[in-house]
Amino acid sequence: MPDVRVRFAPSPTGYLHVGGARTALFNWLFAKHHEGKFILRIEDTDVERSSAEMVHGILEGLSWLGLEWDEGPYFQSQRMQQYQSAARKLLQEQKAYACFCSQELLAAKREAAAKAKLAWKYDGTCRKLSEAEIREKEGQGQARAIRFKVPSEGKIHFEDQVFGTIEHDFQNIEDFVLLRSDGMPTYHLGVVLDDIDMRITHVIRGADHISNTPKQILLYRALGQPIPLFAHVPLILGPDKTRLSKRHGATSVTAYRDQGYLPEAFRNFLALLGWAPGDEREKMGTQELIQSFSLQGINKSNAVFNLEKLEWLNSQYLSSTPAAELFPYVKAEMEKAGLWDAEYEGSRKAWFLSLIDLLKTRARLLPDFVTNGRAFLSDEYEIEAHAPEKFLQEPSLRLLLPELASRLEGLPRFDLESCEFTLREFADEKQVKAGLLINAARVLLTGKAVAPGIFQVMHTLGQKRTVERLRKAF
RNA sequence: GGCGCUAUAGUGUAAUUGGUUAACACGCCGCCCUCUCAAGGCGGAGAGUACGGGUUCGAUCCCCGUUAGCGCUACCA
Repeated sequence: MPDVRVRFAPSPTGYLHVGGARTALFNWLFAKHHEGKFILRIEDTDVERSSAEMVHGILEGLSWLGLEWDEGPYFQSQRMQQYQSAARKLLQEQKAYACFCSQELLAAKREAAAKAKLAWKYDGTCRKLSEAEIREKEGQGQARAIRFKVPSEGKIHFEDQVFGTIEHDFQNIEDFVLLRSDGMPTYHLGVVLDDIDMRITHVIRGADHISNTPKQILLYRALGQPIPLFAHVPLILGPDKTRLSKRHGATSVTAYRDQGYLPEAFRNFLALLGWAPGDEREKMGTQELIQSFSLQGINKSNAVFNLEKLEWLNSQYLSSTPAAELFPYVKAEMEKAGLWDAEYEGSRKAWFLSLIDLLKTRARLLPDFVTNGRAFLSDEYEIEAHAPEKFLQEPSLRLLLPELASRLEGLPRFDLESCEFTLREFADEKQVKAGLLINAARVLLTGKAVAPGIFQVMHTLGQKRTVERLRKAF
């Protein structure tokens, strides 16, 4: 498939949401797979609702996901001439006509039809206007939109790469507006012209555009241009199977970044929503995703966003990513929590990396490094609510622990082996279970009932802190 | 209301051109490991493929209908 060119064309009327991100990802994967180009275009023809801030947010979201674009961003608002001249041409060729119906009138007609439970489509009032009538209205300076002339009879069908053959009757397609009375193009004119000019070969977009496609194909034909291939991807729904929205919590991709998801994990998760490689792989890296991606692997039914699986995937990435790669993320978290010290990327960097390795298999989200790592970085940590009653009940601990502390203090080398040997030997001597001491030590050393293996904790914490905390316990 | 699309365990996905005990993952339960938890390993419950008809020797897969969900039905995109 030579010269594949695809695009992601969000409108900046909102942030980059999960659905948009997934569409962008599929386009990006498709482009990479075919060594084609991924183009970014901002559809900002709705001046009322578009904003520069949203544009910024969208770019930020894409960058976070690592979806770099090869061309753009192009802005529709900067291509007004093209749209207007195309509309003029269509008008001259009688493929479109001027419509003087006011929006109020149209709205009233639509409402009346709805009330009478009748199907409504534009009734073609202005399609029947004579030359003279048009000139008269124009002379009066009446505002006019330009509508496309949809054939009154017949059918249109196209081969969707995901959904197969889609058929529509012209009877159900109204004479849609191409150019608004303020001279701005509508979505249909905009996309088609842009996709033509940008030589887009495959239009990969949300399934909510399926019903729009026939109109656009009609436009391609009227313009005498080749028609790209269409691939519509199923929508992503919330847990209640309604369209994903603010009601379902975070829907902007940057919100997931802020909650502590890794971009690789999020991207992997997104790829699996509505697509599968055809075999049973789930955790897939970028290259693997690119290699395996194909339009054939996209399925037709809507997908439900499963937060638990996202979290699981994130934990998988967290535990398998080398500490050095996790470092910048963890650093940012520690800074936010006020636990950062410049030494951690200087003289104590190796130690800090080992701490990351210690914590990462138990982390599900980035902030877990803070909650589980605090006791290693500071003496200001809380003792978890029910931890003492669970593991510090045994009265003999009061004597045992300080004595153990002294033994550990005397160790010439404070490593995993010597800590373990010392504690177990001590337990034998005192005829108590090692577990008793271990669990009690865990609460004292980390403030938690749940933490990594105790000897690793001791080793990472260091001799001084370990001894102090065991001693200071009671 | 009209038109379009979809329908496999709670969720995400598999199931060569119709022939499988309908598979895998998340989640849930249990066991192992073990100093707790996570990870890991092992096992279990959970769908007879929305429902009803056809076609066929045989349908998750093809056709029709019903139902449900979603989408479109704007001078939004």
